This record gives sequence, structure tokens and C-alpha cells, in this order.
Amino acid sequence: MPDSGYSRLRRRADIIAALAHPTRLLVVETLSEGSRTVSELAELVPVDMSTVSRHISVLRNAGILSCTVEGNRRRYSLKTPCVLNFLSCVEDIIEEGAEACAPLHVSDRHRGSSS
Amino acid sequence: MPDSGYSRLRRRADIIAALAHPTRLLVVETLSEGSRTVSELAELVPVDMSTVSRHISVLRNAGILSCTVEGNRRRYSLKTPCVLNFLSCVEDIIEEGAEACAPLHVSDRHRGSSS
DNA sequence: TGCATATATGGCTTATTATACAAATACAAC
DNA sequence: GTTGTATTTGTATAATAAGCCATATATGCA
Repeated sequence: MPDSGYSRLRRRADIIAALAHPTRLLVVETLSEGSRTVSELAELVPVDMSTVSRHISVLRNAGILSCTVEGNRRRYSLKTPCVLNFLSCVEDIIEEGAEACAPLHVSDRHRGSSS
Repeated sequence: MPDSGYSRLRRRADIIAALAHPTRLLVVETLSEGSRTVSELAELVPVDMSTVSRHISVLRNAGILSCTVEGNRRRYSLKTPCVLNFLSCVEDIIEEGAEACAPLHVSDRHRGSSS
């Protein structure tokens, strides 16, 4: 039962924020091809393993990843593949690009009252 | 032609980040019902108008909103309605919830190195 | 022209986030 | 038990973001 107030929006925003980082997007993209261990994911980006671990925990806490323990390692996988739909929409947005709202006469912004 | 490197991921992450805020989600949700002016949108949340204006500009710069000038006002609308699909996926994620990865025996965290 | 309204921006403070390094924890194998 | 590997967490630092107030800009109207 989703409440309809601001806390619902905060909850949603938190989940979206979990996806709003290039490294985490790469993790999600990679996991769409199959599950991976933390070490495997850490090879994808030139950051410290501890940083990757934190990124993964952000995704896990958001409910986007699930994981299973395999002896020493943890194997992560995409729990909600619908996040991949995000990405195709994002591509659309990128292709359309951002437009200035309207000209609004941006001629002499630097009001250089040149004599 | 999307490049396939890290900058592509950064670009995507920026767009997703534009949606990762409760106020901005409310703006998007509201605009899904039709275009609104800044003042109208500012009535939705108890924050300063200048703050709402900034939120709107984040969405506009991300390419999510478009706007038309109407005399004194600016009327904003959803440029890429596919962002609404985000929200249904986010609902799914919320319903599933986040699980701890595995017990891993979190007994005595406070490593009291009793002699 | 001058004043009012609508929106955006500059500047500042505070809160959050990303990152690295070091250390802790869990498990495996010896 | 000790040692080694995989992963997480503590702590500190630097970068970013959200918010407010004041001000600037654009337009409308008298």
C-alpha cells in the first residue's frame, strides 16, 4: 500500500538515486548478462575494491540487487530487471537533448554598458 | 550514436540523477497530467519558489522537460513521458524490498578484544 | 516612464556522497 | 590453531547538492 504523500516520493527518489551513478549503472548493465562476484565487478572500473563494495551495497539496500553466498565470495544478481527499461528511456532523452526554454532575448547578458 | 565508454554512463547517470529527488518526482508526476507554470508547481511543495525554479531547471537541463513562454510565465511540460515507466518499476522494487545479503554471523561486532 | 508580477541566478551555509586507505570480518585450507 | 583470500566497514577528506535570502531579469500594465 503505497502512501500518497511526500514520504512515498522520498522512497522512490532514494531508489532512483541508487541508480544515479556511472559505476552503479555499469554494475547493473553487467549483471543484466548474469551474476557476478564483487571481485569480478571491481575489475570493471578503476576504483578501489572498497568503493565498489559500497556501490554494490547501495544497490542492494535499494532492493535492486540480490546476492547469494558462495563460500568466500558473494555472487550478486539483478533482482528487478525492469531497471533495464530505465536505460532505454534514458537513451531517448539523450537523443532528444535539452533545449533552452525560450530565447527570452539572451543578447546582452553581460550588461556591459559599453559607453 | 551512443559511445560505449564511461562518459556514456556519466551522461545516463546525470539524467537519472535529475529524477532522484522527491520534489522533482512530484513535478514530473504533476506534469504527466498536463503542463504547468512554475508558480503552479511551486504550490505543490513547501519550499521557496527559487528552490522550485532550480529543481525545474535541473529537469529541463536533463532534457526531461520542455517549456513555452506565455507572456510573463513559463509553462513547462513533460518532454519524454517514458520517464513515467521509471516509476512503475520503482514501485515494483519498493514492493519487493531489500534483503540482507546473507546472515554472515553478525554476532559481536564491537570487537572487544578481551585479553 | 515607473511599478507589479513571474521566473531565474548569485552567494552562502549545511547536509550528503564518493573516494581512498586501513582495519575488521567471514570463510577456506592447511 | 595460523595463514590467505574475499568482502565489508571505520574514518577522514574532498566534491556535490539542497536550501534560503536577496537580487537580477523579463514581461505586463498604468
